[in-house]
Amino acid sequence: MTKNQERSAAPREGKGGQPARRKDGMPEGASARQFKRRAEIIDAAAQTFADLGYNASSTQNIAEVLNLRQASLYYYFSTKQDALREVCLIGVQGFVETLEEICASDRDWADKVRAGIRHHLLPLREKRAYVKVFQRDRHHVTGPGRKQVGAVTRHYEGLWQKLIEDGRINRRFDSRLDARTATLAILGMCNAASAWLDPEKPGEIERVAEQFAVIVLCGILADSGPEKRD
Amino acid sequence: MTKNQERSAAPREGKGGQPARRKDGMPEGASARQFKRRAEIIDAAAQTFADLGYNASSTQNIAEVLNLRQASLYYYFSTKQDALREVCLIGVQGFVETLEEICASDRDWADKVRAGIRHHLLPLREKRAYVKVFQRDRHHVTGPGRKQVGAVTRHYEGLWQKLIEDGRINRRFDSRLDARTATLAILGMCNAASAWLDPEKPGEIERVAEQFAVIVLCGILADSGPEKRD
DNA sequence: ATTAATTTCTATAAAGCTATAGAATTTGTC
DNA sequence: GACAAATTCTATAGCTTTATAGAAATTAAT
Repeated sequence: MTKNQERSAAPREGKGGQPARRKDGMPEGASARQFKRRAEIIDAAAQTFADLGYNASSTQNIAEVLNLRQASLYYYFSTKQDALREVCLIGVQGFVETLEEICASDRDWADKVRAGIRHHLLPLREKRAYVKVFQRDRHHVTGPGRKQVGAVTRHYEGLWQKLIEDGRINRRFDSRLDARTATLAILGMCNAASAWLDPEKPGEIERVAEQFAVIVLCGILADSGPEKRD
Repeated sequence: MTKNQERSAAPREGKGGQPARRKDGMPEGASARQFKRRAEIIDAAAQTFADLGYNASSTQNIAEVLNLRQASLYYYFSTKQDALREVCLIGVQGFVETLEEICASDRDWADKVRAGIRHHLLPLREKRAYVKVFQRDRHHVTGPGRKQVGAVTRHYEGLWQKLIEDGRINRRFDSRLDARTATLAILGMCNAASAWLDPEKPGEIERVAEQFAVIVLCGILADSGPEKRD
């Protein structure tokens, strides 16, 4: 059923070289070619995790995407868990830095929020699978990576919360707001988009970002003065 | 490590009765006791799925919650998949009906949205695990249940979308809004709450619902006339 | 072309998981 | 307390999955 699964199963004649196991995160001297191939492997993992979810993805599934044998994957990562960790870290990469820059800029608070939303969605264009996996499956990261992922997440949420809180203190945002709740509201809204937004569709990300910004900043109510009422 | 895992492992003397397999959804004559016990089993499944995720949950995990042997679960459901389907269906139960009533009422559109948000969060109080599993793991339902779950979901989203769209057409909601996008924004925001909201904390659900309503209806901006600007 | 390094393959161990079969035990009823 | 029904248990088949070992094939460099 799957395409190129035809490979000669019989042993062939030939010479062998020395195995040269390396594993792990491709330490020091990795050629550009190695590096690129590894990226392809991780990309397939991200794709598979994004489609099926981490726990429903088998290493077999990943291998099929690459037209590789399941065991061959272990030349590039040492455990499936490691692949998840790496996918997740790529998934968050840049979020913190970008939001920090936005917060540090001299824009108005409303503009910061608008930019924050925009830049939360923009990465979907280049690395949707990674972002999706981070957002949905990061809780399945175990071991040392867990703390790392958790720390980044908390830092990012903290930046948002400070942004909202500062805006509120400076009377630019509604005084009724609880900064943490508002933060989680905004992030919940934005994160959900990775599940339904089509990043291929031109202009779609920008459109959705703008819609979100309108809702978050102004709400859905028409700014009706004392006008029509039926 | 786990508590009562001590049970005599040696065969004991005694008489046997006839086995009376039944499986499936407890068809016709199920006593109140049967019914209640089955609810406990499904509840443990919901709890486990909610904590670990469907695919990371083994039937062993579920059994441990109940202090039961893994195989004994199959007296109550015939496959793990069936358990998921049931948990999900309980998880959505009531959502459609409640929102339909709200939409049919003669409230103002803003009030309908406010009530919609409130009643989206309220079920977390009584069946958080079920709701959480529905929201996060419904995509893992396969077989006949898949269509069922999908249909309910689409119906619910459709109701929201119609609510927003009608409000917009009647100039009560912002004319810039795309109803579908706004719907997914609101639902994304509300659904995320099942991951962090603590339903035990008294008043918390109501508080969060109100915060969400403020954001969705009015936005986070203070309704600043031409006031202070630093 | 030979040689060394890299990459992929085959084969398989070890573990975990779902689901079934049938025995044993418990519960409810008269 | 004897009988029948309901519930749980033990044991295990059968399958899937992760991960390892070492052979084979491919690629790169001289």
